[in-house]
Amino acid sequence: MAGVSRATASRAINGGNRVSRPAREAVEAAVRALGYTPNPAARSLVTRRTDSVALVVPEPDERVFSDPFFVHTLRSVNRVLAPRDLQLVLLLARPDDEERLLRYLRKRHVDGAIVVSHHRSDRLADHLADLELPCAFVGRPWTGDDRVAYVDTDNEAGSRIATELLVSRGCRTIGHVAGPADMTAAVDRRTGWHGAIAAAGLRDDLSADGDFTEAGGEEAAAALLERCPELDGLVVASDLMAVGALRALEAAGRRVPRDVAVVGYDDLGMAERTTPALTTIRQPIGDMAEQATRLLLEQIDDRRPSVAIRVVFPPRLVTRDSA
Amino acid sequence: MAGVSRATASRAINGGNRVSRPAREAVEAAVRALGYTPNPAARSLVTRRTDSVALVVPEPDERVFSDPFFVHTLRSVNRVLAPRDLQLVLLLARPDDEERLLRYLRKRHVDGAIVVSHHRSDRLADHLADLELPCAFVGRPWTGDDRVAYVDTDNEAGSRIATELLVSRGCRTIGHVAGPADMTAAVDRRTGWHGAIAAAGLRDDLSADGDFTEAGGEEAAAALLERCPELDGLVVASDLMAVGALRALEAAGRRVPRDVAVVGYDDLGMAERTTPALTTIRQPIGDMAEQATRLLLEQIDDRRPSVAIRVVFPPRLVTRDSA
DNA sequence: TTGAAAGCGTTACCAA
DNA sequence: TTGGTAACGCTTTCAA
Repeated sequence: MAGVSRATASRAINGGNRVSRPAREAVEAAVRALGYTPNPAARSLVTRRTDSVALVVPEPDERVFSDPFFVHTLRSVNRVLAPRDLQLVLLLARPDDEERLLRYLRKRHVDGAIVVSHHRSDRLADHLADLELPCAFVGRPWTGDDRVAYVDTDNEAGSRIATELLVSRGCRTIGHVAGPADMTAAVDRRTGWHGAIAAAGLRDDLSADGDFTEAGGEEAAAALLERCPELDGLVVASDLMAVGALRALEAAGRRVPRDVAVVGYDDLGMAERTTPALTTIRQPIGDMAEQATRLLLEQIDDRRPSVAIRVVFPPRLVTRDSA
Repeated sequence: MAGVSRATASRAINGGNRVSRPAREAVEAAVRALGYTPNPAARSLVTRRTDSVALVVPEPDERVFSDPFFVHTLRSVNRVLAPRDLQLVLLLARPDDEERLLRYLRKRHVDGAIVVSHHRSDRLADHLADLELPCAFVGRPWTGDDRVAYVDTDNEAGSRIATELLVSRGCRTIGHVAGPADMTAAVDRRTGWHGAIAAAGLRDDLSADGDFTEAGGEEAAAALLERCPELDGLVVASDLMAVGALRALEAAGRRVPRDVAVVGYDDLGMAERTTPALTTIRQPIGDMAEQATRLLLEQIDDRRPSVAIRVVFPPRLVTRDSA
């Protein structure tokens, strides 16, 4: 209809380089008149690009969505993707059947993947490196961390800071509500707490595992309290769990921070809405997710698979009323 | 490698009909040996299917993710999609630039779309019907509701029930915190409140618009309270806003339900965690989203565009402590 | 049940 | 700058 060849039409539509002005205008007019839209399947058959990237979340979705961590991540990823017209494909899967995930990724349905909330057993970093699929992890992976790009915060330092704050407040019996032991963030935070506790010469066996949910935090805190009624400080590995812990403390008749001082982790908005408002360690997850997305886009643009870049953000203490 | 033609290999891989047993086994063996995966772009170029569906959310994402409504919807949609190996593509867009959405959908990047949280101005139902793209709406669309499939609950009835409960509790001055006036659910709920108020012969001008956020609910409730200090009942159009309203009431020194009785809407889990626990109207959004997804899949399977089916779920009163 | 061959709608190379 | 043409990797008809 534009009176030019398919080749010229194609060039005119994609960027318009090496096309004469009249040819380009003719094509543009025809496109408008016809309401023409390129067929993305045909296009990606030859370009070998899909213009979409996956956000991989190996979590039972009950948990994924109850944690604002995920929500913030999704938002930030989308913010970086949208201006480039890249589509986000959400890949949720139970932690146990990462087979489905891999099957999908192996097909090269997407140009790359961002992985969050991965677990020890999924070995996703190894698998993705093997696939040579561009990828970026939010949070250091257990294995394969030398083969893929990832962003993280210094969880150990953050947790140490939280613990030292409690020590400086005069707490002498400081417990820890930890996250699931198969996630690096949880283990690092536990290590940070333990290091600071040991350095202060305090009792170091008061740790209970939660699962990064509110209910889990409540349960773990209650258990600690039962085991050690003289508890006067609590470092909790996530704000969501801290909310549960606050409830457990209230149920046990403890006042916060007078009887027991509490520090959370995350600072995702809910921390300022608790009663009392939560003193917590902020991890910049918006920045982390954005950075991870950028790392991914670089790989995709350069058509090279994952390189072992790591970016570590510092944690920051945010003081409110609970400690 | 299997010693058969591409045609036979293709048949063997897709369902295996009209393929002899030995041929099929040879192909399967080759597939395993080669680690072969069909190229989805090539496949969908000929089948004209993408095996993915979009979840369209025309909302600024600040809001999308803070409302558990969305989260529950996403979860339910995914639950129906996953066993069929259909991929979910998340399409977020500001309410104002639905152009981006439509551009994407026009390309037939997806086999169909589920639309939630749509607004009056986006005219998404009309647009999708024009595109003849299979689709299903969660919540009745403003226009085009006779051209697309949708599921909804009887919001008017639900709100009426809530209001009648307050009347029966002896409230004489019952306000309403409404949702955004450009969403049918909000308008229907306001209508339900108003009808019940009028039937009881009570003052009917005590409505303030919120925006389905916690902050918006707090603000609207505070405004109502200022305008009419003798307020003794409050019908709030969503639980999230009700949480804000409870805070406004507390700030104003009102006790709930003694001074002011409150009924929310949604019953999405947060209702039981407020203090006092929220009496509310349950809308079965899990069922709604699942049903919408099924309506969509039927259209996709039958290769026909949207037909004007509607499914309406009944609301249900859930009595707790706030009224 | 099988295979040859004709597309599917693009982009990319190469010569003109 | 242009157009002819060869891929891209699959499915589906149609005859055998």
